[in-house]
Amino acid sequence: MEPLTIKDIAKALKLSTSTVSRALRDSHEINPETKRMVVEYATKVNYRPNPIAQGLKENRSRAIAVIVPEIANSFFSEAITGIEDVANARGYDVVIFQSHESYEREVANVRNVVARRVDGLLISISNLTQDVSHLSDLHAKGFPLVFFDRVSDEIETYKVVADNFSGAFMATDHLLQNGKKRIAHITSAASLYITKERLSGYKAALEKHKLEFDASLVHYCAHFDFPEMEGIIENILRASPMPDAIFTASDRLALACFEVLTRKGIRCPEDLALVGFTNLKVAHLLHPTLTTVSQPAFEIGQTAVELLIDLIEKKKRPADSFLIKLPTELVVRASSGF
Amino acid sequence: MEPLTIKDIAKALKLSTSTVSRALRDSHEINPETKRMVVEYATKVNYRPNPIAQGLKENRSRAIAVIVPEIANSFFSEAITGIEDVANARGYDVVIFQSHESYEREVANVRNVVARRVDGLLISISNLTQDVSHLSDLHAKGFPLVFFDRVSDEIETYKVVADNFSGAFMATDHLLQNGKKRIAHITSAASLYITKERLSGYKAALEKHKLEFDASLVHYCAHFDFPEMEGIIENILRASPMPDAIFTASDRLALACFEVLTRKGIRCPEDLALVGFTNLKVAHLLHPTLTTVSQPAFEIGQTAVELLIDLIEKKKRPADSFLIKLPTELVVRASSGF
DNA sequence: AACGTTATCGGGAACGTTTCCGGTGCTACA
DNA sequence: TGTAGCACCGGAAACGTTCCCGATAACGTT
Repeated sequence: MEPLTIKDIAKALKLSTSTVSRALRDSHEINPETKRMVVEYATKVNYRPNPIAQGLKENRSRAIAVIVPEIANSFFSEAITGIEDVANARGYDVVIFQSHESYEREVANVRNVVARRVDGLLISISNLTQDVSHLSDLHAKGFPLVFFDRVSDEIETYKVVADNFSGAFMATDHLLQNGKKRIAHITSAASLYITKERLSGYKAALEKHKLEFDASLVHYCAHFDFPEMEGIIENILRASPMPDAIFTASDRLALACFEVLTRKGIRCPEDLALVGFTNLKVAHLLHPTLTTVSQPAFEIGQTAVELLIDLIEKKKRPADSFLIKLPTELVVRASSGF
Repeated sequence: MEPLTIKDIAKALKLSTSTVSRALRDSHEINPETKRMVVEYATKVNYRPNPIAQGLKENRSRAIAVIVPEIANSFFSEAITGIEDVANARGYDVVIFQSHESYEREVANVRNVVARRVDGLLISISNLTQDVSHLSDLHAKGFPLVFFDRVSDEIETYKVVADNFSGAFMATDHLLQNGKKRIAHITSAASLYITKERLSGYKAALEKHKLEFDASLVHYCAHFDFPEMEGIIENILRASPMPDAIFTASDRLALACFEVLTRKGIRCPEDLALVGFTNLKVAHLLHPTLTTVSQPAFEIGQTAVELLIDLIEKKKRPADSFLIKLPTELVVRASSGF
């Protein structure tokens, strides 16, 4: 019952290993009768080819790696579900790594990934990653690489993101149409592409309503922790004139924001309206229920991995553009005030 | 710059591959001088052994598999973080599969796992899994196997769980001490070990308060969807006398419960108090904030994978007991009424 | 002087698979 | 009748590593 090999089949059927191998791979130069016999016997004894030996021979592992900042973040876990779905369907395993928003861990992960000889890498870079040379090296060597969500604009490969610009535009526009006059924007690391995109959307909405952009209303938050957010909120409260709304650029920021506000006894949306950028499953159970921009996390994962596997298997795409944007949607609830 | 092998090093240094291999593995039968030279050269050219070749030779993959119902469930994603942490530290990769609460997918996953020749399996079985023969077969063959959270009591191997009994006891006791008289219990599949344990804790608390157990107050909920939960809640509301509290046996159940209650306009905790069983990160942001039993998800993952790797590496433990219980904690908030 | 020991290294097989190359027969065609 | 072509199959090398076995030299022991 132990490791059953092609050799055992050959012995049992009095054939050579080459014939068995070819029969199993449905080669044309094998007698249909022999082929039938081999396949029949193989299924009978429940033969499974050893993927390690195949990997050694074909110089591939049939596994792809995914590096995300945090798996416990529902956006990423949903994206991973999408990734796993199509990867498994196409015969690949998914190996997951977390950078925990640390540049050093991300670099270590990438090193690990190449040492493991995975066939490709799907990555959403960490908040603190400025230098992407660990990735551009890989890409330069022709290693299959696809970004999703947290992409880098320095590397010319496929990137799958939500339509951050229009999401941010809708969110800001929504607040302005509800009569808000002064909107603060709390966002993540300035170096990230998505941060820039969301900022542009925010600015565009201001412009539409003929409001001037005030840079002092934009706060960058890298670590997501309570003290940092508390400082930012206090800063916002002290601003003059005081903002009447906040647009946060991520789910975790919205939650942190919520926490500080409730702890400080600031009423939302009466004192300060709030719109997030997330697809949090519990957004409708929060108090107040959270108005937010939903991202198609599952589809982002699916699309990214499709592209990656096409890259691995050299099924070249027309590649008119490396940037794929998936639509976002504004979900209006209570926190934005209506 | 491409695949650099031990052979290249041997050629460059005019040595045999065996010598290089031994030098790199720090064998005693290699001249310290030669050893130094080899190691120096290897680090210079950034040599990384091919894990696939090693795996073929040693008949192992240095990877472990994890099968969970749903990665987007925060309990599991946190447990996986714990798993990944120590697995990577001990030189193993983690390959993740989801059963999506489907028995068929779980069986398919297990098949995939053995075909992939991973070194061990960590599993939290699906809600709908009754027959565990796909796992007992593995275990009978000596395949390293460890359960966590959703364990099976039919297989004699390590199982790592939270202390479900005392968690359920604390939750129920808390409600009773707050003056509740009639507590419904919504729980998951009756076949699960954790379900039984939590039910026992619930019963024990009733007993402590000299209340009789009423089987009609226990509802099993397998699919977690809205219609099913709606039916259960309506059933509870019709019961006579009507219950004044609900104790749910999982995080997802508590959320579904919350949703139905708010949609029906039933006030919580005034009309119906609620205690969950979860470690949801947003529990304190819900409305009302959720009283719950917290489980050490991260530590459960860590402990389970430690045991698994010990099993793989034959570091036998005293094994006084196969069941490891980690402490749970009652977190009192608003939903239980105070 | 003959032999055992030790330190150091190389040759080559093996892991399970794929694939190149070659070798049978057999048919068909000139 | 010779040979080209085809259908079918086996031998063996190769992927990168580990490890058993053996080889050599130097040295100490009797």
